[in-house]
Amino acid sequence: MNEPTLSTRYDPTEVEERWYQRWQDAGLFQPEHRPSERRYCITIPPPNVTGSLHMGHALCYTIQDVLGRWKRMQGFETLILPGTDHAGIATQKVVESQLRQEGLTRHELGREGFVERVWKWKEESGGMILKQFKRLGFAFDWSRERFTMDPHYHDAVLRVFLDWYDRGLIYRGKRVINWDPGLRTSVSDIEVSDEVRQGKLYHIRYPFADGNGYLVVATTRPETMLADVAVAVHPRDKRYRGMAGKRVHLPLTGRTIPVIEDEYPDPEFGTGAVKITPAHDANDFEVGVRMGLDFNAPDQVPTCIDEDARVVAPNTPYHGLHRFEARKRIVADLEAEGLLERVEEHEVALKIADRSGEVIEPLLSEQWFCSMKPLAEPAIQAVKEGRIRFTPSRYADVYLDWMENIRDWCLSRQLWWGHRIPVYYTEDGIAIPAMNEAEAREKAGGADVTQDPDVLDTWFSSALWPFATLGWPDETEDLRRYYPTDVLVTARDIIYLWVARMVMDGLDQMKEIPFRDVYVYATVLAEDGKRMSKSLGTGVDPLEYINRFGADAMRFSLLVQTGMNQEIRFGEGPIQEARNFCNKIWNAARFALMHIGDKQLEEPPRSALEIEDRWILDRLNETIEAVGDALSRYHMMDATKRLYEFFWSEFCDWYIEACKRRLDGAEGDVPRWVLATCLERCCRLMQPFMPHITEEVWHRLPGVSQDSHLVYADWPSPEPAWQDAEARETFGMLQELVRAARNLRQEFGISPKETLPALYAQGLAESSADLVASLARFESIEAGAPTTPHVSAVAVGVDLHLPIEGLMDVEAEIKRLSAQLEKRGKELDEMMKRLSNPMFVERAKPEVVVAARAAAEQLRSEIE
RNA sequence: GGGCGAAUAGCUCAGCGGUAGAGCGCCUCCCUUACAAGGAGGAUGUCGGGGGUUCAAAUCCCUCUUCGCCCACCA
Repeated sequence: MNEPTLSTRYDPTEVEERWYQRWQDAGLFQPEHRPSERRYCITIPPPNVTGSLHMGHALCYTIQDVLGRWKRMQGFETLILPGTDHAGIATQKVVESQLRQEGLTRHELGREGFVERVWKWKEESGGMILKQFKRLGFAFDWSRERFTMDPHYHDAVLRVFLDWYDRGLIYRGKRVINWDPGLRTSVSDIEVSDEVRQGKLYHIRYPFADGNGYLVVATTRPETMLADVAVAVHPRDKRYRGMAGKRVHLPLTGRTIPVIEDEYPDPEFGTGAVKITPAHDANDFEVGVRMGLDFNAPDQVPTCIDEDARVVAPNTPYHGLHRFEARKRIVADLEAEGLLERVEEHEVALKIADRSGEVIEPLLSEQWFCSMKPLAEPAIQAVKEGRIRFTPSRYADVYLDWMENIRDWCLSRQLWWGHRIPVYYTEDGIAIPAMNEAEAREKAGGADVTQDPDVLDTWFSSALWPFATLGWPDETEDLRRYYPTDVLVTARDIIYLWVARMVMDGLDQMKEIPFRDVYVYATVLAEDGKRMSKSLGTGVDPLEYINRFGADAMRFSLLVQTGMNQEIRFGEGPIQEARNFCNKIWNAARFALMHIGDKQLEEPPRSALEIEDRWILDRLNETIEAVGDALSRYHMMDATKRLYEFFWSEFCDWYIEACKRRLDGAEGDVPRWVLATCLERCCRLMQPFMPHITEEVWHRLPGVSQDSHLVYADWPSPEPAWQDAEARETFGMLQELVRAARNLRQEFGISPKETLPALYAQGLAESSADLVASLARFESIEAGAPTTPHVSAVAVGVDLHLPIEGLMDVEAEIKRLSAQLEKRGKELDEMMKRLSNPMFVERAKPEVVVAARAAAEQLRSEIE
C-alpha cells in the first residue's frame, strides 16, 4: 500500500485555476485541435456587454459547456463560439450615468464624441462577464470571440436591412409607439411590461354642441383630452342610439368634435362612451385609421404631449407642464366648470418600460417598421415540420402562437449607440438606402446627404448571431463548416425577442434553419420562489459560491436541478451537497490510488471476477448508457443524479467496502483493476459536468500520459461483456442480507466497530459467506442455527441467527418480532387480496401476476 | 379573457399505470486503517380536494382550489 499523497480535503481553487490555464495554453477549445468530418457547433447567446454573471447565466452556459465537452469526447470537431451583445439601451445608460457623474451630458459631447466614449468604455470595462465565464471552466473558443458591433458584423446587419428595404419589408411610417420619456426612445411591444397600479377613473361631461345636455366619457388620462378628435360609442349600445353624427364641445379647448360609432368601445365598461385620441393611444390610433384621418395633418390628428412627457398646448395654462402636473390642473379646471361628473378609484393597467421603469407614453411618431408576416411564414413551417425541435416540446406552441399572431416590428430606436439606420436623406427629403455615406452621395448624384439619426433595435443585430459570427456575408470556411449550428440553449423570456427572430433571419438569409434544437432551461429563482434581482437584493452571486465551493460544485449543483422543469429554486443546500460530492470523489480517488499504485493492470479473465466485481461493472455499464441517454435528451438532472448515485451509493458504499477484504496480496490485482477501471471511466463520464476535479484525478491514474487531456479522451461506451443480470440479482440479495445483519446488530446495541465471532445463516450460498461476514463485521458465517440463545431475522429467504448470550432484552425482542410479523402479514394480505381477485389474474399482464405470486410466496416463507 | 406550468416525507424535488423514492433535515450508534464535507441503522406521507376510466391510478380523463409564469385587453 502506498502512503496517501493527496490531502484529505479537496481544494478546488488551485486545481481549477491550474487546469484552465493548461487547457487554454494547449489550445484545446479550438476546433482545429482535432479536426473531424463530424462537427458540432453552438454560438452561445451573447450576454450584454454591460452584464455581470448571475445564476441564470451560470446555468445557461454550463449546460452548453457540458454539451460541447460531451460532443468533443465523442469525436466531434466542436466549436463553442462566445461573444457579447452591444445592448444599445443598457450600454448607453451605463455611459450616460458615468457622464452625469462628471457633470456632462451626451449632448455636450456630441454624437461622435459620445459613441467614441462608449467604445472606450467597452474596451476598458465591457465584457467583464466573459472573464467571469472562465471561472466556471467553460471550454469556449476565445480566439473566435465576437461582438455584435464588430466591423464585419456591422456590415452584415446593414446588408440585411438593405435587403429587406429593397424587398419592401422595411418601411417608415407614423404609428403610436411605446415612448420611454426617461430614455427618450421608442421601445418595442415586447420590451414593455404591464403593471397594475391604483389610479383613478375620471368621468367627464362633454356638452352637446346643440346645447342639449351632455355625454359622459370615462378616462384615466384626462390630460390627453386636449388632443381628442371624437367620442366613440358602440353601434349596438342602446343608450347612444342616434347620437352618431352629433357634435360635442371638447371642454377646455373651444373645439367641437363628432360622436362616432365604432366596434371598439366596450358597452360594459365606464359609460360606454370613449374619447378618441389617435396620437396618444394605440387603440384610438386604430379608430382614427378607420375614421380615415390623415395622420400627417396636425389639424386632423392633434398631439398634446411631447417626447419629454410634457404637455404641448400653446395658449393654454397647461402648456409645458409635466403630464402628471397637467392632469391635476385639468381635473381641477373641469371641476370648476362643473364638467367633472365623478372620480372613481380604479386599478389602472400601466405600461412600464422594462429597461428604465418609466411609465410608457404612447406617442404618434415616425418610425421604421418591419413587416413580419412574410418572414414568419417559413419560420412557422420549420417548427411545424419538425426541422427545429423544442425541448421541452411545449415551448413549440408558445413560439407558434406568437408567430402566427405576429405584428410588425418597430425597428428604430432614438439612441446613439448601435447600428445606425443605413438610410440617407437629400435636402429634399428623398430617402437613399446605402451601405455608407459615400455610396449614398454617389446615388444622390453627388448631393449632400444626411444619415437617419436613429439606430436599430439591438435584437435586429442579435438575430443574425448564428451566421454573422461565422463570417457571413462572406462565404467563409467557418460558415461552411458550422452552419447550421446544433442547438440553442436559452431562457424562456427571450423566445420571442431572440429565438423567433434568429429562425426568421436564418431561413431568410441563409435559406436554412439556424439550429436544429432549442433547449429552454429553467428560470433560476431565489430560495423563496421570487425572482432573483439585484435591485431587490434577492440575487446571489455565482462568483461568491465559486470562491467558497469551487466551480465544479457550482456547475453540478445547477445541473442536478435542471430537468424539464420551468423553474429552479436555488438555495445553498444543493451546492454544499455538490461540494461534498467533489470531496467524496477526491477521497475515493485517494483510496483507490493508494492501492492501485503506479502499475497499469491488465483486465483479468472473467472467471477471476468475484460477485462484487461483476456487479459494479454491470452498474458502470448501465450508468454509461443512462448518462448518454440523458444528455441526448438535454436532461441534465437525470445525467447528474445517475452519476451521483453510481459513484457514491454503488461504487463507494458497496464496491469499495466489499473489495477491501481482497486488496492485500497478489489476488488483489483483480479488485485493483476494477477500482482503476471504475475510477477511470467515472473521470471520463463526469468530465463534461465537473471538468477540473476529473482532470486532476485522471492524471494521477497509472498509464495516463502527462501531455494528454481528459478533455479529448474518448467518451466511454458500455462493454457488452460486463452486462450481467445474474450478478445484479445475486448482489442485490446479498445487500439485503447485509442490511438485515447490520440491523440485527444495531437493534441489540452491538457496537459497529466490534467484530463478532459468528453469524449463523441458513440458506446462504457458501461462496457469499466471506463477503457478508466482512460487510456486516463478523469473523465468519456458519451454516445452520446456533444452540446458544440468539435473535433471528429473515431476509430474501435466508434465516439469520445472531448469538447474543446474556445481552438479550426479551421484551424488546418480542416487541420487535411481533411488529415485523404484523408488517409482513399486512403486506401478504394485500398481495393475497390482489391475487384472489379473478379479474386481476385474468386481465393483468402475465409477468405482473407471476411477480405478485413470487412476492407472496416470499412473504409467506418469511412469516413462518 | 386565452394559454402554460406547479401542488408527493419537515424542506427542495424525482417518479407519470403495477406493493410510495432521493438529497437535506430529524432520531440512534460509530473518529471501523479514503472521506465526520464521513459510515451504519431508523422514523416520517388520506401523492392539493372531488368525481370518473381501469383488474389496478401519485401516474390517464373531467372538475374544483391554491400558487407561479406567458399572451391579449383594460377608455
